Amino acid sequence: MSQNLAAGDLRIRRTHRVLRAAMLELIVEKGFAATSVSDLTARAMVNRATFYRHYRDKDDLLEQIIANMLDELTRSVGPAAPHDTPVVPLNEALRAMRRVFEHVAEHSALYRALMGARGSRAFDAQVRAYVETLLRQRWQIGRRGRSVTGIPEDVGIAFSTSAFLGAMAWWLESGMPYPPDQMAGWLAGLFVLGPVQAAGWNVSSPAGDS
Amino acid sequence: MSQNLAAGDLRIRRTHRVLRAAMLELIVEKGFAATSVSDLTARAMVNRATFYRHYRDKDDLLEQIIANMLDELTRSVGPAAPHDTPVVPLNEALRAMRRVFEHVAEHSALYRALMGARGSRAFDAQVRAYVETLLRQRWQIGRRGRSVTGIPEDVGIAFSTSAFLGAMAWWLESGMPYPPDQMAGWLAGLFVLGPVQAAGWNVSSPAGDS
DNA sequence: CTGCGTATGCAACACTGTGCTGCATATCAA
DNA sequence: TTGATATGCAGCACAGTGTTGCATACGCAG
Repeated sequence: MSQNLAAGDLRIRRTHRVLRAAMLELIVEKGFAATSVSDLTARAMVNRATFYRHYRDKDDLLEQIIANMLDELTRSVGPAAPHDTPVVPLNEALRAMRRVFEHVAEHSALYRALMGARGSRAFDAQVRAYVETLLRQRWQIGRRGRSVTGIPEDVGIAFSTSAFLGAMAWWLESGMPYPPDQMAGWLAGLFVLGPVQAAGWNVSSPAGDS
Repeated sequence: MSQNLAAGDLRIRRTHRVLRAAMLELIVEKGFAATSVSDLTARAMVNRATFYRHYRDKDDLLEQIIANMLDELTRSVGPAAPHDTPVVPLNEALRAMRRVFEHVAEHSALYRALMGARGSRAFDAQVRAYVETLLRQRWQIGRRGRSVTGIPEDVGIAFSTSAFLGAMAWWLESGMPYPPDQMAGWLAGLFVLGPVQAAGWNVSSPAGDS
């Protein structure tokens, strides 16, 4: 309540700043689940009561951190297809993926900590919702009509969202062994050709016999 | 230690049974994170000290439940390609996917609770590792050589594993609106054709210009 | 620069949950 | 039936949570 009305107060901004920094540090060091409010306030050199005057609990704090992160990412990626010709939205999609990978690379320590085994489920949900939004926008643009195979859009979206995030999580946990451009290009190939063809399988019976 | 030597004791088996049942109930009711050891022992009508004589903590108990679940699933799916001809492993892969969906449908309440927002990260990791194993076996069988696009196998595996699990999670949280056969068939289509072609996109420039 | 408003620090409180313990008892297996 | 042992019970110290009242320091508008 009160912190919304006087959000410009230097003391409040300072408290927010040190608490967020402490959260990021501790997530990297010991994981989100193992981090307590006492840890946070000790690291931030802030009284524990002060924490509760600003956040409901540690999940609340993390939620706000993530929201800020995704706002920044949104500004970096930009709108879906501002002035691209509608016949080749794949180039724009490729560019958007590259932006995402570059953004993640800039905050790799945090993303690795939050997406790994010691991360947070709330983080997963928020990032997933964001990526799903990106995909859904481009899905609508690129379609030419009904799906040939009759696959519902929701299934394709869920499939693609998780596929993208899964590849990104692997990339992070593997120490980002390839540049963002290459990862984005590979993912574009996987999306267009499908993992089976992209990997060079022997596709003799396309399994459409059900 | 001791529970391994005398695992046939009726008292031990009973304790294990009621604690597992309590865990499943409470996960469905209030989620894994919100479930305490005290909740578990109260629901199971077992002394709290008894719990610690069998399990390190609640994660330990969940881990064993999941391991049993995946053992059952492994028996249901069977080996990768026992007597299938190597040119058409896609049929076997389709069958394996159908088996997985059927198994999940049988334990849908548990899987929904564990894969949803209130689930457990340890569960995710174990299931992911299992699905990754299934995929890797079939990956090696179906390949005819180097990937055409140069995509590393790990990227394709991470992509496909998450894609599969993401579609399955959507299916569960949507109340399983389609039968397992259909989901497996659609997923096969997404894997072979790729989500872009499967959804009926306008593929004029295949984004291979990077 | 001066006061007003308020964010913070401090100390304390009740509460929940965690691991662990020793001992008596009930139950199982031989 | 008898020995082995799993369980129940009561209790312990400890960590963390969420909240409160009061004094103080700080930021901001005038």
